[in-house]
Amino acid sequence: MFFTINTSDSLPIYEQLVRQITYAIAGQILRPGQLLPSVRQLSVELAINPNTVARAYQQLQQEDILESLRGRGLAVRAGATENCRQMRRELISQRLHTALSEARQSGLAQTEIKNLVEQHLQALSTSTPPGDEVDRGVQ
Amino acid sequence: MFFTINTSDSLPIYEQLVRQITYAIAGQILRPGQLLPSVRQLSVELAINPNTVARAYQQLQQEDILESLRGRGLAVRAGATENCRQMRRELISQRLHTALSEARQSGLAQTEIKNLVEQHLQALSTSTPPGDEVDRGVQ
Amino acid sequence: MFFTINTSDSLPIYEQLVRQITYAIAGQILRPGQLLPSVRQLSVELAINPNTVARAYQQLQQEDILESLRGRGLAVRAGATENCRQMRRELISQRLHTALSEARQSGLAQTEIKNLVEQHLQALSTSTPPGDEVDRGVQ
Amino acid sequence: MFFTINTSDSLPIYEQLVRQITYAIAGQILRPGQLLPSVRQLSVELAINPNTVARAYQQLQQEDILESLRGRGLAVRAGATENCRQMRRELISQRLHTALSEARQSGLAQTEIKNLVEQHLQALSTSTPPGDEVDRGVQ
DNA sequence: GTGGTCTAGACCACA
DNA sequence: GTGGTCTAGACCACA
Repeated sequence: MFFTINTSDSLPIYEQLVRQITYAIAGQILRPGQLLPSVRQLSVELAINPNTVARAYQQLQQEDILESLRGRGLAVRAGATENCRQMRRELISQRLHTALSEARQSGLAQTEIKNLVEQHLQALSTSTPPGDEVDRGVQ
Repeated sequence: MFFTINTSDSLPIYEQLVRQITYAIAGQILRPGQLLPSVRQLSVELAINPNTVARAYQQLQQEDILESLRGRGLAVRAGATENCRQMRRELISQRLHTALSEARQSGLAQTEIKNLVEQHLQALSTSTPPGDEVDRGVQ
Repeated sequence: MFFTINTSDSLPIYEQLVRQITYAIAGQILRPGQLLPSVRQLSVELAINPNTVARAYQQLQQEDILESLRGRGLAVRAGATENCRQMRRELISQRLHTALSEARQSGLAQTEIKNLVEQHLQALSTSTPPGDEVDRGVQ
Repeated sequence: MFFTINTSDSLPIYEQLVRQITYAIAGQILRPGQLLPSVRQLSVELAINPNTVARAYQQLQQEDILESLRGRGLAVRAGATENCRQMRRELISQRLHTALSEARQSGLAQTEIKNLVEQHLQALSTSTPPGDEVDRGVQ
């Protein structure tokens, strides 16, 4: 599958997985009804412990994103696409808010902040295509 | 003092302190030579563990931002202002990078991202003045 | 046949089948000597795995409810009706005990518990006729 | 503390803990602001693995019942009492619904059902006081 | 001291 | 084959 784990990210592995799956559903790379890779399979692929995958899957179940088909595996739930889109929007928005608020609170000049944003947006639209690995660390 | 701790922020408290002190020096609210409040005093003021304050101070010493004046306490070092400005720029830039990269990697449409940024920048320039409490959580 | 499987019920599917067959025999909807649908047929009808049907049948054989008629299939045993009535009484009783015990143990006021019971008994006697789908989940 | 684990219960241990803590908060045996026993301590007391306790605590955090006080432990959240009361009512109600629905669906005569309920309610009000161990098994 | 994450591995129920 | 639970134990950040 198309997930990438970044061990040096401060986000726990299971959280990284949760997010990436959420984004995949939001972007209809994973669609309702579709089965996810099995816990064992994905753990081998990503070279992480099965429990860690299971924890991510478990959290997505609690959020009504995935449902368990007994004996068969875990599937994307019916209403999940819209759910995930909303979650995606919130997660992104929250991060932006955090970053921009701190920028402001730091006393950095407005023009400086705008420059930085422009600069990063530039880099964004020209450089790596979506899906490529990026540094998502927060520390 | 003028620091505000947000316990529900996912950033560790000592890290919040480190940042706020850095920003205060960058913004010349704290100037070279100026003494910081004692560990004890600040811990009481902020209602946090003295160890936590000590840890923040320690880190700032290691970064050559603060220096120990024997028997008198900790003071802002001579060259600190410029140092802190640079650190501030880097910290802010890093957060923006993180937020914008994840936005892109999530598959959210470019226009959507720009809208969100505009929206938050708007809110920034019109609303609360710097120094007010803001949500700085990353999780 | 007249069995209904609820995939989102926490009771295993084979157990749902065992119960429903037991109840059907207790209620003389299935009578001694009568043949049950073949594993294959029932699994198709209910859209479940043949192994699951087989497991239910197997359990009922072990409990002397069903017997194998060589080459013809599985039939309700001679004394089964009475057996099933007793099992039914026990199963129901056990559930009630579980539910009421937990209600008590939870610290919910006795009056509250009685109210809830009355409420549900009310709904029972006025609403849907037996055999309609109901939520039988325990979790 | 006052929690009891029943290993032969079909409910997973961590779920038993979640429920008992919920009930304790609903009954104001645990009050907002109060610290829970530490993961390690409770795991020793109940002779279960720390991870199992942690899992229960974690779930209660996700449900906004508990909050983490960094470095100090987990405390009952402000609004938790009302939350837990509602959850308690729902859990109990759901079980009763399940039990009574199945009773009806089984074809058992209404009078029989009422007798059973009366019988169990009797036993309830005369026998063990609340808090005593009871069999909560569902299988 | 506190909780949080992760690994390794066993065992079980279910289909 | 599938996921779910539990144990044992290591390691880390935080206060």
